[in-house]
Amino acid sequence: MKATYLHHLPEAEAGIRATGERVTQPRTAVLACLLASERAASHLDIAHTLSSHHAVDRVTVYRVLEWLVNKGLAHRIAGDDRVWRFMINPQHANAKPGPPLAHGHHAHFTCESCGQTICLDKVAPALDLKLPKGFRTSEIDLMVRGRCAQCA
Amino acid sequence: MKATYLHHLPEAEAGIRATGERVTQPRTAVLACLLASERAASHLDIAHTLSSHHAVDRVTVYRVLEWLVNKGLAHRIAGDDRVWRFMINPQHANAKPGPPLAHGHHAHFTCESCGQTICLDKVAPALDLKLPKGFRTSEIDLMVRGRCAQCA
DNA sequence: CAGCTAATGTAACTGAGTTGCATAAGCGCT
DNA sequence: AGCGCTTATGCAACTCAGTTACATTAGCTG
Repeated sequence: MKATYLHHLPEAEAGIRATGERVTQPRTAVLACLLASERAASHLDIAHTLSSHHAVDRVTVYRVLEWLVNKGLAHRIAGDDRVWRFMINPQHANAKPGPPLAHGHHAHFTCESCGQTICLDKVAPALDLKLPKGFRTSEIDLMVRGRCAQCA
Repeated sequence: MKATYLHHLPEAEAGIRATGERVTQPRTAVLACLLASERAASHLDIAHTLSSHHAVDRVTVYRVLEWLVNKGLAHRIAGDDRVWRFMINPQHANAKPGPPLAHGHHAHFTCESCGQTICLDKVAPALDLKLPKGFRTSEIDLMVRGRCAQCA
């Protein structure tokens, strides 16, 4: 989450441009920020990271994040502290156009000690869900709580 | 969520008494409310349900809910709307003393249309999680989003 | 570079959940 | 039953993430 997000500005700009919508400073900066982050970043994390190099209003950060989620460039995760955290969607990194989230299968890990949240893309859980009659699934979120390597 | 929670007052009282802590009106009423509810209930749902028969302060409802979670009588679920929802733990219904949540495996379903959240206890997902080295799991939450029978 | 549209900045607001403190209710003991 | 200690409750004021309204500014198109 250091200022290394600056390196990702060109990639971020390309990502925004690919949506066909306006390429603005805040959008580029926020997306670069997400690209630079290994872990799920809260609004505050992002606002703080940006503060040194980009003067972006907090409301704009909220709006940009929502926009990124709507465009399928990022997704958000509900934390235990009632704070949204955000991550880039992997397909964006590869710059593949494909459908944003055809059949969402997120898996995340949150450390109960330090609070960091990471993505577990590898997991393809073989779920045999038995929903009540008439219920239909559109998305599955898996949240694993525990302790990360540093905090173990 | 109607006033039928009154029928569960005796059972609720027994449940509270079993903890060895003080049996109070608010605790009994809130627990009865959870016992009566098929689906996950928010603080607001509970406060509203109680309002007709018990004058319980909203702060007390918050505190009682937290207390019930700590005592292992209930658990809480993070919704997409930043609101906590609560459900009785099944082992309480059976009045078995056993460990509150030895190895938590919650599975919930939320309807994207009407917002109701229910429990999917039946699901025993065969997960082969591959966490990064040194990471340890303590609890797994599965959240399924989709449409319920009424909203399908 | 002119003009339209959409995004940004600012400030004020919402609503869930929390905290501090005085009062009231449980419970054990006699 | 009633006394007294402990703990929970009620109340008011607060915090903090996220939202809304509206005036201003910046992207894009021609």
